[in-house]
Amino acid sequence: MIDLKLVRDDPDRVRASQRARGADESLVDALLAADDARRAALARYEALRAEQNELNRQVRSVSSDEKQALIAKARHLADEVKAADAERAQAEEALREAQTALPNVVEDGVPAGGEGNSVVLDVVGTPPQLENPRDHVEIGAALKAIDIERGAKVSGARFYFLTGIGAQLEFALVNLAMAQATAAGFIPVVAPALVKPEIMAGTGFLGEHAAEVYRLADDDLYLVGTSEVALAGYHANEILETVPVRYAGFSSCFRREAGSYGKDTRGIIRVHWFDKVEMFSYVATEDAQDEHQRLLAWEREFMDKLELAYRVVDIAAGDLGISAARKFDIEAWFPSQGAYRELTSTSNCTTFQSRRLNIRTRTPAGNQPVATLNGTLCAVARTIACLLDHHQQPDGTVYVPAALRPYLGGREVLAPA
RNA sequence: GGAGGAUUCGCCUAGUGGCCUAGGGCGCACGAUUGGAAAUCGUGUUGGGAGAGAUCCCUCAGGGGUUCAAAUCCCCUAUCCUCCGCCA
Repeated sequence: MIDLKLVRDDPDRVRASQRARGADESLVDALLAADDARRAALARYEALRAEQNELNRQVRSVSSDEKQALIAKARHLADEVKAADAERAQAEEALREAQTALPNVVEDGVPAGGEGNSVVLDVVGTPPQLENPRDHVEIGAALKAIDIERGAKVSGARFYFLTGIGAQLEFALVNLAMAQATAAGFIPVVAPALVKPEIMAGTGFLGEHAAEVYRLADDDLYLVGTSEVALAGYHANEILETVPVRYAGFSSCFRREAGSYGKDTRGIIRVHWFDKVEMFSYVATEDAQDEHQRLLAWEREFMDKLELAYRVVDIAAGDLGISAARKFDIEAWFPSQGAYRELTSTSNCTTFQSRRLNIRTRTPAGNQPVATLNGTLCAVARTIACLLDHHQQPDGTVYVPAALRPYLGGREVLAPA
């Protein structure tokens, strides 16, 4: 939910943000009009209520003769109050709609425009030079690490089994990620993968991404696409005594991938289900941009541990989700594709989520909404795909990065049995 | 899934239609007392919104209803507890 005060104080900045996103500027004026209407309706209601409260106070203290006359008067006033209350409720609903129609205001410096306008901020490492590289599907099959055929047999397209060294790789990556996060002060969390509608809506995933989300209609629950959802909901309706608070959440993630037909159909790069370790921070608003840089730094640290060549991308405004004010992706090199592909993503959602979820912290200026930020530490399936692809050797084995070895029984290479 | 019970301020609790503009205790904050502290005493202490301010409105799990008037009566929902059933 957008900061109403910001829209009132600086509507031009919000209009500029809408322009950068390629979104509708007139929504800003619609919101201002809705807010004016709400304020007027609220003032009318409050005045009538004050009058009614005063009248009822009199009824209490007056003798029975006068009482009947007062009650008759109060009865009339009660009808007016009821009507004013209905108008107020309607105006508030209209405001809420106008307010949720607007996406977050983008941060200064975000490239304007769509997907093609994103800016590469940094390129790290040297992509390995390989002749006729195999992709992770071939390598995974040879290592008996990824079983895509049986995944399809059991669950359908875009499902997989991790077996043998593949399953061990998952636990190794999760443990490495959790160890790094814990050392950095994150509280490790295992989070539920099913959440209530209001939590899903509060994190902004029921707007434009609604088609991406699995819903259990019988139980009115949603399967999360990221543990960001549960970690944001964790402190819903709470006042945090101290910030920053940082969580590293592990959960399964589920995505319908509607509208991605034909994209990454091969392998486990784009799947309906995967496990992920996600960083999530609650910070003071003035600290949000710094925290965003810290999250990015921790993501880079993890990439470095995996000894991957990657680049950092500043995502253009039109490609941001509605909750994000800014987003940085890390794309790692996939030799078989000859391309960088997204492995992690970190977003600064400022107070967009915390307003809807009612998460605040104490400040000298009173209780204020906190900023929330999230960042992928390790999306397991895609990371395994990248590791196999990136670290394949000409002899058919796969090199194990040094940082991962302690979690794989000291193994330095993965070789077919 | 079935049957009961519960939900009031950070915590514990009082409260069966108007004296609740929610009382008390604990905790917390500030002050007095003290050489300093404990103890004691006093004051303050749910949260949100509007306003320069005095104030005003909303808030007794959430939503709806009855009434001139609801923490209190009625309906629905959520959560927790106990028992039964099922179960890793």
